[in-house]
Amino acid sequence: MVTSEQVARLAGVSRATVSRVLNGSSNVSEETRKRIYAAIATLGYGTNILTTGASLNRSHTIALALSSDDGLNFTHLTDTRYYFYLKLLQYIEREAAKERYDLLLPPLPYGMLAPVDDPETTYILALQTKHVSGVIALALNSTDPRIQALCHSSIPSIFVDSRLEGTNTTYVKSDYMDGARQATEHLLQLGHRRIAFFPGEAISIAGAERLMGCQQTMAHAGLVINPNFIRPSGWNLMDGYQAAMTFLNEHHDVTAIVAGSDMLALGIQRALRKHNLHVPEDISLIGFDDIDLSETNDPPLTTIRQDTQALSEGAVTRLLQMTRGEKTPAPLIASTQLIVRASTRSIQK
Amino acid sequence: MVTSEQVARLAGVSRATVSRVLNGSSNVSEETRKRIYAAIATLGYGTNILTTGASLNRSHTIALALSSDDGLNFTHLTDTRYYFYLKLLQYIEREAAKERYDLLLPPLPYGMLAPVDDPETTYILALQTKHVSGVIALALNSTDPRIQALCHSSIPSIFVDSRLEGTNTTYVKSDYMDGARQATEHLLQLGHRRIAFFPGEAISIAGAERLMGCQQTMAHAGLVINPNFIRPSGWNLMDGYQAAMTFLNEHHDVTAIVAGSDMLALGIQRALRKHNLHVPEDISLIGFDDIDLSETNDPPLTTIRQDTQALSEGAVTRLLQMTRGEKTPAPLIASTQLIVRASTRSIQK
DNA sequence: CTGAAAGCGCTTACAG
DNA sequence: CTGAAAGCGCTTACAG
Repeated sequence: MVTSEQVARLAGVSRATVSRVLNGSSNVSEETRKRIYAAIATLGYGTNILTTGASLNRSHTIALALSSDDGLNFTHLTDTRYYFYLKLLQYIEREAAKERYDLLLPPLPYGMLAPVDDPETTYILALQTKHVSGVIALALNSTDPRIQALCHSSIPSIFVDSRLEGTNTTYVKSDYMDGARQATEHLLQLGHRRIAFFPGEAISIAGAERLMGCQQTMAHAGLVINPNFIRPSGWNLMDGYQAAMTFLNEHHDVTAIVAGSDMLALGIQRALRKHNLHVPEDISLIGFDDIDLSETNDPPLTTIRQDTQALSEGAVTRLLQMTRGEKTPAPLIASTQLIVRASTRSIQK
Repeated sequence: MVTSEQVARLAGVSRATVSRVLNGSSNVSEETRKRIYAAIATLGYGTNILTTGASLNRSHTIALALSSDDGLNFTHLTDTRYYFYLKLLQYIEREAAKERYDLLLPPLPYGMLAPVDDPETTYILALQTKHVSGVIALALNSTDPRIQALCHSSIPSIFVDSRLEGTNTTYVKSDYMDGARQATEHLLQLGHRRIAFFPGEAISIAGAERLMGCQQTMAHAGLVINPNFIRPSGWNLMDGYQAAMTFLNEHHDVTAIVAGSDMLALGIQRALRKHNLHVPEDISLIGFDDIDLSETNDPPLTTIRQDTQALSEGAVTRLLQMTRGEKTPAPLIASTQLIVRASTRSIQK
């Protein structure tokens, strides 16, 4: 391991000066700066981030908080319901990398021989002892007490698909209401009137807002929704499948279905197939999210695209602002976009 | 932030002693040990891992190396072809957590103002400056020069689905040959003779070994495979779909298909559906991996299960052995298991 | 069984 | 513009 000491010696300066050029201080003469660069190059020097962190008490690391039944870790991320979040994670990684931050998978508490009793304090302590710069929470179960603790702690945090705010907490989400409005209006314009809604988890922000957007749009059009046509469920593909099977077994006669997510739509389509109903010939189907499976689906799925890029950039940017001590940024409500593909069609044809 | 200094003061001992009990040294009297525990509990102390790392020059962190076109990062992990690896990642995380190691998403090089020219050196340097304990490489493209560099470096590394070995490198994989044998024999026992093989990427270890297992088994049974019945492709669902569409357009008359992965099988099934062929009535279909989508598929997919638990435990265990300086462990070849579900059936019915 | 001291490699006031 | 010095909080020989 080559150290800054060696670089300094080779360049004929002190370690302090090496450190200065590494950190972009302006107070270094162009001439010595060059000498130092040269020394770095020939020696193949890289800053030891462990000791840098020790000196500065920061890790340049963003922790991820992911919801799961047994804590806040990576487990269950392959559940079909999290497919969209996985994509978001990619983008977040890219954005973090631009700023030279590493992503840390949710740390388990350790280094604590005598952990405090309550899990929330333990969680915060784990975050603190690792000196994470902040945390981005995805796909979380907001009933988890650790979430509340995080929100009230001094650790900067960003919540995705939530509405938690606090001194060092803000959130980032898509405009679900408007997305649902676009989906519903699209079907209305195609002449559909008997529409079923499978909003996903009606108690979640995502599900609740999407459903509300649909309802408002229907109301605006002077239409009332048959309560039987609203079918909440979980977010997994099979949840959609089962909800749709139940629905179809009751012989409901609809011409279109709005799904709370693309994954749900895939499950619903499977149920339709079981009932020998074809998309879009017999029933139009529209999803939400625009995951990559939607484009390759048969037929390609009409959906509401979330702006993954804006969401992830917004999340990282806001987090780093808080890290720098700037005042807590306002939430980001990203706009959505209707992507018309082949799973919806006009009713009169 | 409460420090060990404060704990020491409260317990009436020196920092050295606090450090000793924290690190499980035996040379501490039971009495002072208790006092220190008490102090830790009342103060809510957690070890500062940044400074611990600085002192010890280790990070207790395992870096992940993930293949992608543009480097070794998280990107593309949502590709359908990586679905199985995602599941593996969960298990690896769990195993790492048991040993109190954190998982670091692949670090981009930073802290290097004057990066060395070649990317492989840069990559190794990034790993070194972050003092990662080791790296686990998943789903990698073995042509990446960084992989070779990693293999030749002193950083302990584990490769999944590879055969790279070195001083500080070993690998972990399933017994693909035997898995393919089980799959083929299963079909043979059901009376199938005209069987098509979609092995995935024939140049990859996973694809090549699976294909070879099939071929050997057929040969053992005294059967020759029509070369037209071997259809390599990529690993994505759509790759399977397209390969199968091409195959079916040529009107090949087979009664069963062995797919190189479950994801491929799902794509193949989609193509069959397009051709109005039903599984298993018209064609038996068997996959590989046993991802969770297989069980919920319609019909539930017969497949060869990989032992995810054994693979991930084997990977982490081996990595930590190397970290401790033990001699490079032997590779792990995990056994596979035939899971019979509803996508295969006897030919005479 | 325990403490005083040196060291991990870096950064940042403080002087000049 | 540059260096000497102190500090980040921990760990581990070295003594006793």
